[in-house]
Amino acid sequence: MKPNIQHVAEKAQVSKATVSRVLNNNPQVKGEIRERVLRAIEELGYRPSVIARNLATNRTNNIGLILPDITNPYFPVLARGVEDAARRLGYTLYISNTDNDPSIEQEIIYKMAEQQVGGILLISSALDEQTVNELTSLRTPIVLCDRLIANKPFDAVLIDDYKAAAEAVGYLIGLGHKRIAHLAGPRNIQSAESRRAGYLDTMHAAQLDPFISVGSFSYESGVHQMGAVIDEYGPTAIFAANDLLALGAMQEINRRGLRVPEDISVIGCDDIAYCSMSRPTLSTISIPAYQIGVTAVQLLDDQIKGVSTGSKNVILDHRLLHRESCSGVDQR
Amino acid sequence: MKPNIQHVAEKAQVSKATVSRVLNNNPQVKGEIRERVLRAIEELGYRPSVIARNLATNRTNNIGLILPDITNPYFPVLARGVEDAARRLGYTLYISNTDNDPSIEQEIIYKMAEQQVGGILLISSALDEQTVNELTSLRTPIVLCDRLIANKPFDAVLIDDYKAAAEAVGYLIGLGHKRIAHLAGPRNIQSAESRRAGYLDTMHAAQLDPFISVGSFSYESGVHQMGAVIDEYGPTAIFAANDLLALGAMQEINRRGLRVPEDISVIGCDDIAYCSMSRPTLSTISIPAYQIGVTAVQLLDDQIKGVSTGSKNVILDHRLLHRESCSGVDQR
DNA sequence: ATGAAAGCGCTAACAG
DNA sequence: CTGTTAGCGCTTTCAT
Repeated sequence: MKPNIQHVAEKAQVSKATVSRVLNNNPQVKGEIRERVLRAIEELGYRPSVIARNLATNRTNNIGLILPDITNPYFPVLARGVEDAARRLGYTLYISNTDNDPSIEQEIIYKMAEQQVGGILLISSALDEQTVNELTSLRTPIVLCDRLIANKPFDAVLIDDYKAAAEAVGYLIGLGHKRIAHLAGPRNIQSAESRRAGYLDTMHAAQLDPFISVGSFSYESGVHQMGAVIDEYGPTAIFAANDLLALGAMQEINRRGLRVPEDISVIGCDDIAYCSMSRPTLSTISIPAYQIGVTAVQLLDDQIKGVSTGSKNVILDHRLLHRESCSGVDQR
Repeated sequence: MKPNIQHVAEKAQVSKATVSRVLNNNPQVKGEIRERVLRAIEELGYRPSVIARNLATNRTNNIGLILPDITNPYFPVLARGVEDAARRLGYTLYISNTDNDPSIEQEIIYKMAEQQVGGILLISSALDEQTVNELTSLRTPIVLCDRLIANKPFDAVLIDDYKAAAEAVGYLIGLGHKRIAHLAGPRNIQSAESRRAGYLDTMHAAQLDPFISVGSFSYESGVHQMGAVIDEYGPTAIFAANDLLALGAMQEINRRGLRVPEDISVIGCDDIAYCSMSRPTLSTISIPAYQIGVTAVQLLDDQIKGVSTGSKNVILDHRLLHRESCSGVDQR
């Protein structure tokens, strides 16, 4: 039979309360007694019941990570950051996928709240006020990663997507490109929208004619969109909203007998591992995914422990990575 | 204040027990009363406390997935299979990384057992009897994925690694290759050992001189090992224990001015998404990772529900995928 | 510094 | 079919 706190108490000839105190490192237990309890615990092989503790304290040491799709190579890196940081702080981690579907997202949020998670890390696919209201009514600590929601005051860790996109497009323009198309992500994703805006504004500022193709952040979508972009626009350069799209685009460009970067330059966003394995290697905006995960957990921990000083957005630095997939337009 | 079961009972003018019954879909509650309770629940916005239920029943609806590294593109696919199946069955999913370190693995197993998970899905890096003993002493349902432990009778879902390796090497031999090197995985990983054995036996059976380089299942390791293999062995073909190694090998082959497959053929194992994006595309052994995840959850669910009929190993089919990275040796 | 006792919110016999 | 009554194993006042 599995021993409980009562058994330990009897064996050590103390009360349950005292056992509980040494379990929780309460300093006001005298050395000798503490020793006795510890020995009893040892001899019985006693392990406190997390479940019972949860009920008594009405909280858990679990946190949840809700993300679009762990199968997209960007997210595992972020998830590793989260897991490593969470484990260091003694949290156990739930992970769930939404497939960028706001209704699934909501369902999962409720499920996690129901599990009494201490807090939630959310990479959201929802932009609307309603989601915000439901989220706040949960009264569960929340930290947003990568994507804001309706500019509402949740803690968040992200990069400056607008600026990143502007830099990427500016880089292409600096290379002499004039026909630069954008492979955009889904319209319900905030970071995708910011990148899109950064693209558009930069194109307009340079008096260039923009062209946007909307897709779904996947490799297949990149392949498919790229075909249409070539047919309808005839670009010399592509700014893709993420690397998977960029990789798909490169694939289609090659399939048509065109070359990267000689015929069409391509730049992506995220800096997933494949970027440096592909041929040519893919220039991109590097996002510190691991660090985002780590930072988000810290913010969440602050909220949970109640040391949080008002909501804050942490903007981490991105970096434009020059690899082989972009070249000057006059090299053609 | 958050309503509890007592509040609902009062509002509906019934006992807590009755409320509990409708909560658990106990059919023996009369229609009219059930309606009343449901209405009360609705009006109060009552949500049962999972924590309290866990304590009362002494079990949770959580299961844990313990894997080497979610950052290796093979595992997210398996994890998606697990998550989708788990969600369908009403389980919430913990995920944790071991980095193939047996001591971390053990620590995580204990942590999860402590969380009173209903069961554990384990991709283990441990081969020894001791691990087995500790695992069985936990009395927590366990299903192994991909990798067995000391051939002990745990439920497991995997492929026939030995046979897969033999097929891959046989394929290379059929292409006319004689100098076929193997980039092997860590020695503490059962699947890696089986693949290694499959390679060795097939080489010996064909009277060929084998060459093995041991690494760590990573792209960087592939790059590094490949250099040594070229210098020390001079292969015309490579069988890598996983795709990341194969991709790294291709990278190094190219860096040295050699070509795949003209100078050296390469075949991997796993069939991660990137295999069909690379240039040349990578021939490999396809492993049904998603299906492994789904199947493993089903077995675990059976164990948890107690309908399990003795321990069983489910062997799923692999498939040799012919892509561009292998060619006949006489084409050189 | 330690103990006694009252819960935390739910489930599960057992009665009726 | 519904209610009564004990717990589940721990934490946490409140005394001592």
